[in-house]
Amino acid sequence: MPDVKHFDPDAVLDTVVRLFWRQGLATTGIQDVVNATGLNRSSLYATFGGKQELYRAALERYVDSRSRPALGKLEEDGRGLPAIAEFFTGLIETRCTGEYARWGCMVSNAHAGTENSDPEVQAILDRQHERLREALHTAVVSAQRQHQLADGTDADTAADVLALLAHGVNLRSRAGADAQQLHTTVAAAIAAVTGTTQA
Amino acid sequence: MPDVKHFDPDAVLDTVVRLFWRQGLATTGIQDVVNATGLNRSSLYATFGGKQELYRAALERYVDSRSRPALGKLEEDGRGLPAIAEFFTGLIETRCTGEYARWGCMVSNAHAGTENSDPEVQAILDRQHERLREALHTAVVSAQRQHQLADGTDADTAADVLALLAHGVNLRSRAGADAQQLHTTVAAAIAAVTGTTQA
DNA sequence: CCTATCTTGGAATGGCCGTTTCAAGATCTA
DNA sequence: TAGATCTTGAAACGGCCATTCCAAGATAGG
Repeated sequence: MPDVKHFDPDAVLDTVVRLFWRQGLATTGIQDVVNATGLNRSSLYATFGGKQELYRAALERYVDSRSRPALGKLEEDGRGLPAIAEFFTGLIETRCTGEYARWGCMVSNAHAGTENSDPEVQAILDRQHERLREALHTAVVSAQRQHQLADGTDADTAADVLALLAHGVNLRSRAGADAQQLHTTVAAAIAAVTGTTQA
Repeated sequence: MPDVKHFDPDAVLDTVVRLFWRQGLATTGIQDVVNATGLNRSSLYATFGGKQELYRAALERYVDSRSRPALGKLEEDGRGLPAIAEFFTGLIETRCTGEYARWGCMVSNAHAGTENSDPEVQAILDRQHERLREALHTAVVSAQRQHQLADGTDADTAADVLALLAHGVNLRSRAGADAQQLHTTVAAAIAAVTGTTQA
């Protein structure tokens, strides 16, 4: 007998993601959310709870709809080195051009802000960093099996280095770093960390 | 004939740095500054101007009193590889232990937040990133001159990679990353990027 | 000591914050 | 169609925001 929602919560969450991604938690007001979604305050609070819970939901949706697909692609791409290179190429393009240029990564941004004072957010950040490491690890091992790596390369530390590098890319891209230079730097890093020589 | 200030602006600024460093711009209120410094609102505004100008002053002081000394030490340390290793060791210790543990780097934090929407802040961030690259570049060249590097290592890209890596360290340390693991990862990265083999 | 000049304390400013409340509207079952 | 149940709109809440104002206090030159 009840009434039914007059909107699609997931679509709304996509809009909210964009707000928090670009502006962060503290700088984004509920009024901004109301303006951007067209929703009413009542509907917002009834559906998502308060601001903090809304941010958590948005962060989780960002991870699910943006980060994880990219990591999944990397993990299932068995080509080894080319897969890693392509992952970073796509990352840099996303960070530097198009709609999301200079937005950085919502996860990286959350690392640096006050967002991570919420233990639940902190847990999401750690989990996602772990996923990033695992995906890179899988790709490095894949490269290793195809003898694309120098002997003695440790897959674990190589993945760790590349994961930290990704955070660096995310950070600097938000400050408007030059895409071409990022490409060059990342290519050199991949070559170095895998013990291969650069083109 | 005028009255004179009843406090030391630089000492006050040091306290303000700690606030903005840990909490960021948006999350830190003027009231927090008043509480932490013991200063009055009037004195604050008369001395530093508004909140934004206070943040800028604090960021510049952070750079001058914390970042630049470390970079200067790196730049003047002519030992090459050991200098680079020591720089990162000190960085990780600062980020993970003691008073500033889990505070990250105020410059890295500003990258990811809304702080960088101020063009003047943005300029400070770019300048400081450039300084980081230059200092690392100097150290890499120094290593090169002492034949500590593999032939064909490009000093420019090596420095770029290490600079991005430093940002990654700063970011992850704020999320409570394990110091030991960071040390291991960084050591591997230095070894890789310089073409040397790891211990 | 007097007074011009700056500093200081503390209250007051308007505005925006996240959140709540509640009546009016919409929906689906029976 | 009657009515129970949820959603929606709009106003209102207390509280905190950055900032300003002004009277009272402190200083140093004349």
